[in-house]
Amino acid sequence: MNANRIVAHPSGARSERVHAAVLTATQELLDEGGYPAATVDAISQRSGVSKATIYKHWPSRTAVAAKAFGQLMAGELPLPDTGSTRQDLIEQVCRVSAFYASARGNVFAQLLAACVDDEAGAAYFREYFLTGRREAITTLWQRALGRGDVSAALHIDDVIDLLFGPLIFRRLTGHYDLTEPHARRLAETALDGLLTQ
Amino acid sequence: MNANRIVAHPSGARSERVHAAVLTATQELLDEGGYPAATVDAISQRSGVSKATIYKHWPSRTAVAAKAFGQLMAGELPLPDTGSTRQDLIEQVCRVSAFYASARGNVFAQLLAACVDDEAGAAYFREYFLTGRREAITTLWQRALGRGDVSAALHIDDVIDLLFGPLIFRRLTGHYDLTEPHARRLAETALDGLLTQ
Amino acid sequence: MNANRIVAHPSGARSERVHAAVLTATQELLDEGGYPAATVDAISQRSGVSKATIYKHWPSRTAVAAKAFGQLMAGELPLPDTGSTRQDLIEQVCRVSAFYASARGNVFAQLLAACVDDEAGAAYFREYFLTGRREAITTLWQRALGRGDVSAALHIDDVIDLLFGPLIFRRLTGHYDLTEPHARRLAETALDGLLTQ
Amino acid sequence: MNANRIVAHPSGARSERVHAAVLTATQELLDEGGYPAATVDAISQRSGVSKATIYKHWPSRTAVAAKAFGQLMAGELPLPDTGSTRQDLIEQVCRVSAFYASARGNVFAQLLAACVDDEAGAAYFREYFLTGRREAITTLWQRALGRGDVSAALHIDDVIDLLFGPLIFRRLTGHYDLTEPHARRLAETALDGLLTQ
DNA sequence: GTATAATCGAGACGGTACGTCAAGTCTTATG
DNA sequence: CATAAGACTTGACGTACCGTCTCGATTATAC
Repeated sequence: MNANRIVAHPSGARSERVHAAVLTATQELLDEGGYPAATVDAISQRSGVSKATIYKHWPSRTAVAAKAFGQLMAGELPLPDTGSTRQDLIEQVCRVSAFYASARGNVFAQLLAACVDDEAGAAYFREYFLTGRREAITTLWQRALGRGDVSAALHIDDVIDLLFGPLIFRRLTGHYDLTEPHARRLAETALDGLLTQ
Repeated sequence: MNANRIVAHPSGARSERVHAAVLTATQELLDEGGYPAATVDAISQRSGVSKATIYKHWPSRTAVAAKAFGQLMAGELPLPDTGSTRQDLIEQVCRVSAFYASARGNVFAQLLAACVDDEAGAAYFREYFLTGRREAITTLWQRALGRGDVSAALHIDDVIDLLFGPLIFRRLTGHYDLTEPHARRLAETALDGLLTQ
Repeated sequence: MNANRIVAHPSGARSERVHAAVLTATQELLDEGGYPAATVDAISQRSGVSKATIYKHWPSRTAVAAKAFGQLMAGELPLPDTGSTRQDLIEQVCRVSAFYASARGNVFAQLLAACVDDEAGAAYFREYFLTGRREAITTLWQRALGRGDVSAALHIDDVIDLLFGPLIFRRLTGHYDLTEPHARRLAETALDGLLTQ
Repeated sequence: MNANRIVAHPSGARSERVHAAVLTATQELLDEGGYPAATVDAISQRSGVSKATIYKHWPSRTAVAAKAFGQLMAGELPLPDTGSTRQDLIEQVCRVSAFYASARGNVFAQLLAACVDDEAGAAYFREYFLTGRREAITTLWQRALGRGDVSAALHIDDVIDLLFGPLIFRRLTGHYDLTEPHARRLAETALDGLLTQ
């Protein structure tokens, strides 16, 4: 989604070297000191790529960080497959909760925050991180649909946001701990609904 | 919640004048240009209160803005009372969704973002805005409990986060529009649960 | 000189306690951290005398520090009396040079600097420190006159400034070390004159 | 002297524009309102050079002002050349005395004061102003040596400090007026020596 | 003894400048 | 022509200290 908003950038062999160097450097910085450490100067210095070049490839610092973070997280958070839709979903909520509570979860929150006033960066974040996560859950959901565990009338966007939106809310406001029992109970409540049937 | 974390501030008549002037100025700036416009220098200039004094009363710019915003929003978003728990909750989700889509909703998002790297500010945000919102929903929920519409086994924190967390998620990532039909459908999904009974 | 420029201050027993407390505190602070440490806030806190009261007794921070310093130095730098005018003067120049090179000499320089933009403070500095020093040298000079070692045609102000002005110059600009041999040679040159007779 | 203590600054065409603009603006401000008027913000605004850039080129406000002042004074205070060593020296002392009594002499005093707590600035002041003055006098002295008017045994540093240190002392403490007759008498006293031969 | 005026402690406050930081743009020279 | 190097502008940050101010408490002295 919104891939078209992402700026075209120079192509060719040199570009690829530049891309790789910048992203690697950014990933290291994000892991070492979070988003605040990944200043454009620091990225430039560590990667050996000049600031001007960085800004030729990405529209903003946030965009660089978002892409680097997306790459960093690719492959992390694999989907559970217990055979039970209920268990799979609960397990995934717990995993994501644990992720938000981790150091990288903190970077995630910082990135989300940075995107609030940087729509270009936000597009990168969606493109290189969020979309991937949503697709993973969609896969899981389709499995559930195949089994008839869930209603085809539900919208996947609602499902995803109901399951994971609360965790993000908690991560950002800090009003509730991101512990496993809390995550589990939350998932169960989401699955069962709030109203007495 | 966390009220004790918030630093005591000087009291007395002079302090109250300072407080009022700063908060009013901040509210105006937030309404005019959002959080980015509410710089400490701008607040100082408009309120006639010196920067140093502002920093004596609040730990950070975010804290000032959080309190000003909380005051600004007090009384807004009144609770619906249709007689039906289901309708009340759906209606409230729609109202909050509309709020997030508004200019002040944007300020809310900016504030949330600013709190990510400012724990002191976050404490203010919880104290002067978030807690109030949660209490309002709690009231609504207690009414539902009285009617037997909902199970006493549910935790109010889960309820609140399930209903409103998704909206915040959508506001922050921009992956889904905050329109009334979307909000309504989301609320209904939350109320009914994700799994086929 | 210029004593008349010095502001009148409250009198009585309470005032004396205030005076003593402030000056003692200031002296301690000057000795501990030099003029920069003797901020009015620090003096107020250590002395237990409120800032407003301090400003009722002295026109400026510099004035307080100047008087405190003068008191601190009273009795220091006693006059030599070797029986030889030449030796006495040389010795005194050496002593003053050593003083300028010391920690308190540094405070002296800071005070001199502070007086540049504070005429009220400068008046105090003259009154409570400089005048005393000049009078001491004058005494020495009168002894020399009595012995016929020096010409009555010379002006004591010229004598004093010729002997000690160069040291201050060196202290302030740092272009020449304030060591004993340098001081001695300087004094000898001053005594003998620059031109071949 | 001490040139090596002064930080290297960026070079190239852009740097030179920056240097020139900053120094010119500072000179104007010094002439208009003395050292207190030459705040870094004011220099930045008038020169069109940003504060950050100024701090990349100079270690402190004092350093900027010192260099600007040195440039401002270059060429001022030309050496007298009457043919008589005695007259030349007396004349020069009178000129310097008049300078100290002037508006720019006041700036000189302020600069000297500012250097007391800013060694980096002091290095600039020596480098760009004081050294030049000393060299001028040295030239005059060498002429005198060539004529045999003065003893080769004297040290030029002593000579300079004896002649001009007293003036600075008087300028700073204000205990004696910087008038022409006073300056003349002082110079004569220095030339002839304090002791009866 | 008490009234009343001078004096004081406490510390909030406005003001001014400081020196720092990082984002993003621009220039120059190199390969 | 894409890059490296890094100078540069911009705008805000949080801090420091001055000297003034307000208020209520504490004296000292006059009655």
